Amino acid sequence: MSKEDIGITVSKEDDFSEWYTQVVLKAKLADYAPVKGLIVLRPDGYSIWESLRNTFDKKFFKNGIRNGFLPVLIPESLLGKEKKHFAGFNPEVFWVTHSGENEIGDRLALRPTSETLAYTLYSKWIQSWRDLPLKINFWNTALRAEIKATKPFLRTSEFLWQEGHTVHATKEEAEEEVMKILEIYKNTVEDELAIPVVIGKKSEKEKFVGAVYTTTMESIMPDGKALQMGTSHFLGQNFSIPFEVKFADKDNVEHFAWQSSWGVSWRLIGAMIMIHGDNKGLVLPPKVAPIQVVIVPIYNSEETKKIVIPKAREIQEKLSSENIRVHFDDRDELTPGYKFNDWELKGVPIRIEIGPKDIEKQSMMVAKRYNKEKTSIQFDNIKNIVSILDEIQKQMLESAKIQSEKNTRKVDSYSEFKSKISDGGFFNAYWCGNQECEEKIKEETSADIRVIPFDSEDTSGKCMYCQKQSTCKPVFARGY
RNA sequence: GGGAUCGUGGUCUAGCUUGGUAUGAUACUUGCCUGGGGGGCAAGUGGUCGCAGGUUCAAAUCCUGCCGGUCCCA
Repeated sequence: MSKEDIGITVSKEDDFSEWYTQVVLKAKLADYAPVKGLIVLRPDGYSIWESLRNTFDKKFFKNGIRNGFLPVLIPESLLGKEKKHFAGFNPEVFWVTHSGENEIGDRLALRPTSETLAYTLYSKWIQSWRDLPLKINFWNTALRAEIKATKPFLRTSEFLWQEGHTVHATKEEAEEEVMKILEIYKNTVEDELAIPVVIGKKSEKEKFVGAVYTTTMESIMPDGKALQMGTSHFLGQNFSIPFEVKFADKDNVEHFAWQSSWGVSWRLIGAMIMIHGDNKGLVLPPKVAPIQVVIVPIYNSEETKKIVIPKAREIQEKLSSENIRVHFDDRDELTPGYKFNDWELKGVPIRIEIGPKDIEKQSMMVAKRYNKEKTSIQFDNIKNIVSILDEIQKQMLESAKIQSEKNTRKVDSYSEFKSKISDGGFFNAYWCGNQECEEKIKEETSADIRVIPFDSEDTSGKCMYCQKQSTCKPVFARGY
């Protein structure tokens, strides 16, 4: 193996797909499981998920949401209670048909999503207006048999996610919840993962099967394809009626409740890899990085080693006391050069080099992963590392925003759209609101309506497909 | 759903056409030298050739089925 064959061997620009897979595997985030479409998370990958989970949990809790646990098996009779919902999920359900040697009469689904199971329970738990609102979130996995080619984090037959299920006395309150959650999703993804998103509604065609409407956040990836980053659904009474989730109101009249459900998955990790990674490998935003700062000591003799190591340990202690997640790479058998490349592949936001030359000057070299800048910082100014990490986090979001804007275009005519769609990107274009046009566009260009941004109701234009008066201006794109 | 392609020590790979004890690099272990961008020398460990059948005196190699990966098209 030559030097060029170590690390990532293709460039992000030339072969995006291969680049992505290599980053996932070589940065040791995940590996393939022995079953088609399933992956295994390794600690560096799982840490990112844990970090996101902690952030979401804090925000959910503030919003009065608590966590629960649901089992993975759902009887077919339950899953089929809401007909559209069932029809939508049925093609990709894994079925458990046997327990040991015995065939199971009412076969069991490995949950593709838990609405039906949760609401069966909810109907038992809710009787009075005093029981509302009921807001529970579940951290678990969902299983959907993928026919399409799978890709770690982006499309797998089992994925980690959270699914929240809330029940409210009024329509207004449920809709408010849908929006609150979408807001939490948006600010978490932007603040933690440094990924800009566009929020809005899904079209009727693209909404969650069984929902009244679906709100979504969408991002554009560097290869020009759109990725759905999370959805928050207003379920209305579509589930509360078949599942009899009802309550006696203050006037002692029984009402069906109003519901919301919402989820984000480890897809967010995939998006983070694609958006920020480069030809050296992963680039982690500081807030979710399992290791934020790595210290690489440099020495060329036993004597210098004796000076360098204690100083490096001291720096480690100081950073640690500033609540920075710091790692001291004391592997003696590897050269500094090897370590630099290794930590760059893993995406650690800041690398500190400390060697004899630095100690003479009472300083250390600080290298930023995301822009490869190297600066010397005095030992006395070590607390600056905290603000440098903040700075990196902000700048990563800024540059992601610039990328995203570059990938967003306005088009006036369908011919213009057709000629540009293969370049990828988000396209803002007028639409009449008619599903036929939406389907034709999908058929002819394989692009669909990713999101209809809020406040994009717009009757000032003409549908790019049929030329009738527009109702809104959605974002069209080819998606993952 | 349709098509193409791949699977050989941890990783990458030669060998396969024309069947005969599996090649090289890297990684790993030990020792010495090294050390500011993927170090050097020496010795050593490590392989059910994806799985299961079949053909054959003999299969990594030929045949069939399955499993898994990747890409393209719908």
